[in-house]
Amino acid sequence: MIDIKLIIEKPDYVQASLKKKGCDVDFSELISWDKEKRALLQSIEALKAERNKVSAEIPKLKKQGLPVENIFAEMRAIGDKITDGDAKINEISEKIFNFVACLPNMPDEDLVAGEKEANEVVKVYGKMPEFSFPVQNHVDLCVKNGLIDYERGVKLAGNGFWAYRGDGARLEWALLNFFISEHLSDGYEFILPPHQLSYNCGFGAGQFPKFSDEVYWLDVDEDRKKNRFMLPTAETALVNLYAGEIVEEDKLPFKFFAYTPCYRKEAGSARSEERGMIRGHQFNKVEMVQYTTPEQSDKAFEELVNKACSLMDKLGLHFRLSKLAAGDCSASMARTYDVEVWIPSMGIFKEVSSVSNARDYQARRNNTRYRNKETGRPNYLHTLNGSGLATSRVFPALVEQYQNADGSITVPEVLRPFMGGQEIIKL
RNA sequence: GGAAAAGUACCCAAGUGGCUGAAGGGGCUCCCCUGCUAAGGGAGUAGUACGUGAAUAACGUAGCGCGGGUUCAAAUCCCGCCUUUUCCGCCA
Repeated sequence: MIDIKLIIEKPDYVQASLKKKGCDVDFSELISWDKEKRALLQSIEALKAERNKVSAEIPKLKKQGLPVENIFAEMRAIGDKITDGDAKINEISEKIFNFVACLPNMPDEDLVAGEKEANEVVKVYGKMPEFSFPVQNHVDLCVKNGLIDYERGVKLAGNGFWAYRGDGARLEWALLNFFISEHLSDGYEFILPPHQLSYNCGFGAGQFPKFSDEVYWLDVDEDRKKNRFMLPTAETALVNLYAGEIVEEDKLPFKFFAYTPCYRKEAGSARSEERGMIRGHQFNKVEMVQYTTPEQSDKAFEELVNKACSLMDKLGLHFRLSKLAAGDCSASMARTYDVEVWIPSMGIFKEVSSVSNARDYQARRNNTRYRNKETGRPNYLHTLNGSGLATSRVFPALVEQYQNADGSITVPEVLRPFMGGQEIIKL
């Protein structure tokens, strides 16, 4: 949520900033609502003060045996005005809230405007793998080696689902274990959150109300606020852990990571991408989240980016780091760097990790604050998140980049301890 | 899923219509006394949000789980919801 005060004070500045994200807004209506609300608030609060004052007098007058009936009539009139005024204020407040709640976060100053094509490759890691034999794609490799059962996955749950089997399940689990062990040794706290979340979490993370059609809803109440949904990423859970609380500044930064499957509808995604594991309705991900003071947040962002890259590096994969243009960052985020892995069969880089700084956008939405040591007052903290990592893209990239001429797959060294020392996958 | 009870400040807890923004404890902070490992006395101790404002001054408003309602006036009465506890049911 953008600070409404900032919008009122510098509407042109906010407007220009959001425009970089491709979001055209006109604040003139919002500003007039706000003006109207303030004026109403002042007059109604004055009436309430009046009522409070008179109400305190009534018992005294009664004790003295003085008549109070005429005062009652007067107060009833004031009471009616207050009721009307409060109703009007609530109505305007709701309009203002709904308007502001739908605004995306403002991108950082240094981001360029534009969409995907304006993204900037920051660094390329590793060497592009070269093969002296015809490259097989990961679907064929996985099927031939019995790693993934696509057909039976679809039989169980429909298109967009698959089942890991045998060495495939082991490899998937090894990846997750590798990520987990790395985060543990970096001092991050391991969280296993609920996979079903209530509406507020989606709102706090910034996914609702705009993107509430992209998740799976569980209950059937027509009011979504009463229903739960399957989390589309652990970020949605982690970022709401301290909603409504005020934490001590000394305790920050919080460093968390979680493993959860991620459930997404992925409606309208490109057909070609649905082949294999590039885009499914359920995939495994280890997610990192930090809570920081505003001062710590840039350093934390760098740390998360480095961690994501380091995982990829240790796996020995060819990948690159991209700084996203404003329009390619998701709604809640002020800045995002993507880690993208090379998929030989597709000849392109695909996202395996998205590291983002939400600044105080999410904290404002879910009211997460820290007590500023200097001023003693609560301030909104910053939330950052990054995949560390999503296996659904790493797995196919790994299988393709580590394939051998005979169709077998070499297990990257760092994963071997998590696979009982196994060095190669073949039938 | 069904039934009952409860939700008051950092914690415990009193409070069924009006000097109660909230008694009394505990804890914590400060001061005093006592000379010894502990006790006594006194004072202080809602945070927060919003509005006016240069202000982290002052004033006002809201705030006793949340949201409504009744009333001149609600922690207190009424309705709905949420959460917790206990009991029952179900069960990997």
